Amino acid sequence: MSDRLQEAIRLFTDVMVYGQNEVFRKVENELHKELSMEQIKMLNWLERYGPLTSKELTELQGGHKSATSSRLKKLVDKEYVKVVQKEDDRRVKHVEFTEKGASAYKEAKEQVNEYLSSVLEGIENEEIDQFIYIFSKVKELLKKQN
Amino acid sequence: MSDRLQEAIRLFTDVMVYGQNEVFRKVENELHKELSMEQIKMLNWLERYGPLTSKELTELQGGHKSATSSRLKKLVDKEYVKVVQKEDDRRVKHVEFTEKGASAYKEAKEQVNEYLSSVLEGIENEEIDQFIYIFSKVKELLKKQN
DNA sequence: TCATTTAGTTTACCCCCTAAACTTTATTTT
DNA sequence: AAAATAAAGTTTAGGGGGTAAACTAAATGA
Repeated sequence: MSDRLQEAIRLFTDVMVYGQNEVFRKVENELHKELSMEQIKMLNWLERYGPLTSKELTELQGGHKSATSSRLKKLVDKEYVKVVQKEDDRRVKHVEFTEKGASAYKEAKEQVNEYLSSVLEGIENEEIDQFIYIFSKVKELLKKQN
Repeated sequence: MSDRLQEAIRLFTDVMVYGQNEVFRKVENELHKELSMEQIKMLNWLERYGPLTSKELTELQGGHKSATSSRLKKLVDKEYVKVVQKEDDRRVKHVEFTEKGASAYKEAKEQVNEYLSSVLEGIENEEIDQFIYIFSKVKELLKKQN
């Protein structure tokens, strides 16, 4: 394997590690303490495609259905979402935002965006197109793994 | 804020999320079940700079010292590392690999590398330099957050 | 009506984390 | 020399995450 691919792997790993340390930790400890990162991700799917069932949330977010169930329970307990049974199939439950949840999520999203803006503003104007191109490519490669 | 910076933020978030879902989950569930991702990271620091004290490991890996303590205890229990008290300051303990740990870590590292190779091989030869440049830049921006 | 399947929950067990409080040891101050 | 303070690391309490198997309730199919 080429040395440059090796270098690319090391950089990818470093960005993932630093990104997780800096961004996830910053979000969970300082910017927004009401919601964990995984909860924010779940609410993001809900905002984009909601209302959604447990099964759909599991498929979108990944992981085991019991993780989805447990996470949902916490969001219900926090009154950020509500669960409504489907009328013609009472096994199926749709999850939707409460007003409190929509508000909390909006605030969290804004805080994450602000923070990431301050980080990525270090990208020079002429580098942004390169950034967008390379990150789009990496995203597709990661999505292709399934 | 420019639309392109917004797009960059969205892509960065997506890569972080997909990367964590695909890579971390793949590593922890399929490639290597003996070590969690955080344990692998800790052993990586140990390999690069070891032997190290608890305090030094906390500084390198980030997080609270109690997280380091707990993680170390698990690695000790698995006989992957051993802890030796400093002779002239018995509060201080140095952590080093056992043979078993060095072997397990080497295997985990190889598996992670192989997997990431298969993902990033989708990067075209002429894109690698761009990738390296952009990811180096992002890494420095993230490191600068402290 | 009974067997099978599906959607979601619970249980057991693993991992992660922070912060405060604690123990042991070293250093500094009195 | 003794007391106070500081440092290194551990423990405790409480929060989060996860998987997989087993379970419950409901729907579907034979």
